Amino acid sequence: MKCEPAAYAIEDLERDGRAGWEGVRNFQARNFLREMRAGDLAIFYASNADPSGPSGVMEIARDAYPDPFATKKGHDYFDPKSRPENPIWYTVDVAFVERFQRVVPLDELRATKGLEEMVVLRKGNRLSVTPVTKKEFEIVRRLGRSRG
DNA sequence: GCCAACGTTGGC
DNA sequence: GCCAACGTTGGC
Repeated sequence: MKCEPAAYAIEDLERDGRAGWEGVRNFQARNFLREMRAGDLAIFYASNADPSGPSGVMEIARDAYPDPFATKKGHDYFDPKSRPENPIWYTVDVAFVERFQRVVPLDELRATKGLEEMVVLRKGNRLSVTPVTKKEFEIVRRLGRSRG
């Protein structure tokens, strides 16, 4: 799950403990988000960062639910096409689990065996939410826990 | 700041 | 339904 550190970083989540992941406004990302259930684990990916890459682990703290900001007129995330009785956009709550020793750089991920198919590494990928296999998750977490 | 790779919008 | 124009994302 991507977020720009300038907006919200793993350090912020570590401080807050829990946060809402609202504002996803892309249908494909929405579909992945909507499948999430409490207890699932996710990787916090720092995008547009120096370097960009996985920065920690979080746990989904609540099953996916309609994004409340989508129906809040005047809000940045407001979407007039979304109605309370027929919501278009979904969100989840996330809880802090761990902060990596470092942000794992993309070139290192690309050079790591077992991550060849990882969706977030695919060329041209711009989705802010992408699926991760259990194996990929374990590999990324191991890299994040190492000092590189 | 540049630019590739998208997704969205709207005219037709 | 096509497609050009436009806006956004995000690595570099």
